[in-house]
Amino acid sequence: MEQSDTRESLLDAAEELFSEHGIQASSVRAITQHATANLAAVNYHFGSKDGLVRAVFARRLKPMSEERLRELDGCDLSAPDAVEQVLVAFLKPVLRMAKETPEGARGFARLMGRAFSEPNEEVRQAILGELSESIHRFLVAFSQLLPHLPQDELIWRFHFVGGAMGHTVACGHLLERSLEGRCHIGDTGEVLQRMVPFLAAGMRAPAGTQEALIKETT
Amino acid sequence: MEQSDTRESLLDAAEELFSEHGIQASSVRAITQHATANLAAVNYHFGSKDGLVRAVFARRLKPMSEERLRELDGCDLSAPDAVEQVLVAFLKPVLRMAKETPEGARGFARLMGRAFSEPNEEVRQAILGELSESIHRFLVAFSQLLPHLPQDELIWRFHFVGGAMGHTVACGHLLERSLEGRCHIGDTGEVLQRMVPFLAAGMRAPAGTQEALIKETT
DNA sequence: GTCTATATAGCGATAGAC
DNA sequence: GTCTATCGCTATATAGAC
Repeated sequence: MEQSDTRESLLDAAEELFSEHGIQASSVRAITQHATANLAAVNYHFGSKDGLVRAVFARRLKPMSEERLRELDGCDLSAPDAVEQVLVAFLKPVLRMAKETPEGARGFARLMGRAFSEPNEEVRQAILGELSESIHRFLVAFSQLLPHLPQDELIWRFHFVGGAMGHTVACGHLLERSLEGRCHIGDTGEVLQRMVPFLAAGMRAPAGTQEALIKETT
Repeated sequence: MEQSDTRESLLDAAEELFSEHGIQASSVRAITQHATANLAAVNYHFGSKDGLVRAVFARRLKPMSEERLRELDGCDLSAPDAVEQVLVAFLKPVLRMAKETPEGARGFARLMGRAFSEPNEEVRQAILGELSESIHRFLVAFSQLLPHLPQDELIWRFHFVGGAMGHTVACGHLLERSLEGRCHIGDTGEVLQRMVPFLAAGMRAPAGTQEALIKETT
């Protein structure tokens, strides 16, 4: 029933090289070589390098979104720590992926953190399309938990959550350097322990109007 | 006293193309053409494409760090809103740059947001070196304001601040799309109004140990 | 489905005239 | 300091044998 061993090897090799050197910098030659496949295999299986890029993202994004929604369905939205629960539901699947992907924390998740800005427009749209449903579901959940917040404020805040998450997962090496090894980005529990209290407090903060502080913006 | 008009044109053109298409994807040919300079000019003025890349970052990073430290020195660390003040000192110079850079919010600041992961190791080190002093000064300020937080917790939180900032500045287009135009990433005051209450609440949050919530991490 | 060989194009960098 | 011309290399993609 297996379609092709080579196909999966190519996806694995591409994922690893993309996450390490970026998409542009990873040549089809390097990918096929790393997968011990023939140079022509990429074009045979994916049509083009762009097709391979799309396939690399598609393979991981759908299961990740499904896991997120499953976690979200398991949250008790009436609990006092519902905000924390929903944050964990959003973060855990990404952090788990950062751990499990072939080369660990520097794998697919790290690639994801960059994906919104790096690749070409076409690929970016494919990624956003795959994510939009689960993002919407989480926004609905947060708006139930924080009904006093205007919808726009909620969108900003969820955007900050995504930024902190993406940066952590994409630039964990910065953190490991700053902490001189006293952290492990692959340790889902530890990362959640750090992120969730910070982000939950941010989500719960009263919407701000400190005109005095910010008035001078020139 | 001006050294070379071409030199500045090349920096401007490179900055714009790098931020729009990425460093790797911007060829020396495209850069010189966009600057209406000769193909050989990059090698003459900067030695190599890598030299140009370093020069693009160096030109903006030093003034930005200096402005940050100036703003920090202007903060009243004994005020009740000292955390907010320090956050503004950290964020405002970047947001201002996002506004002023040639092509607006999609300019140098957007490039910065990606710079920690995208380019080659050498360039990354140059950027970090330019930033490390001001980062350290801000960590010291925060540790004075939040003496109850362990140093490691502080580093994690400051990392989240950087992530939210980088994502906002690098992926503002996501936000503008989500908000259907009801925001302007170039409006420093508006962005600070959204970011500072969220991040200040996160910085002030008690360090978390919700073992119950996060225990299951497989 | 996998291979070799190659077409076609673009790249960074440099030599040398002006 | 700016130009043209070009070297040497690598890229993606494909044609056609097996």
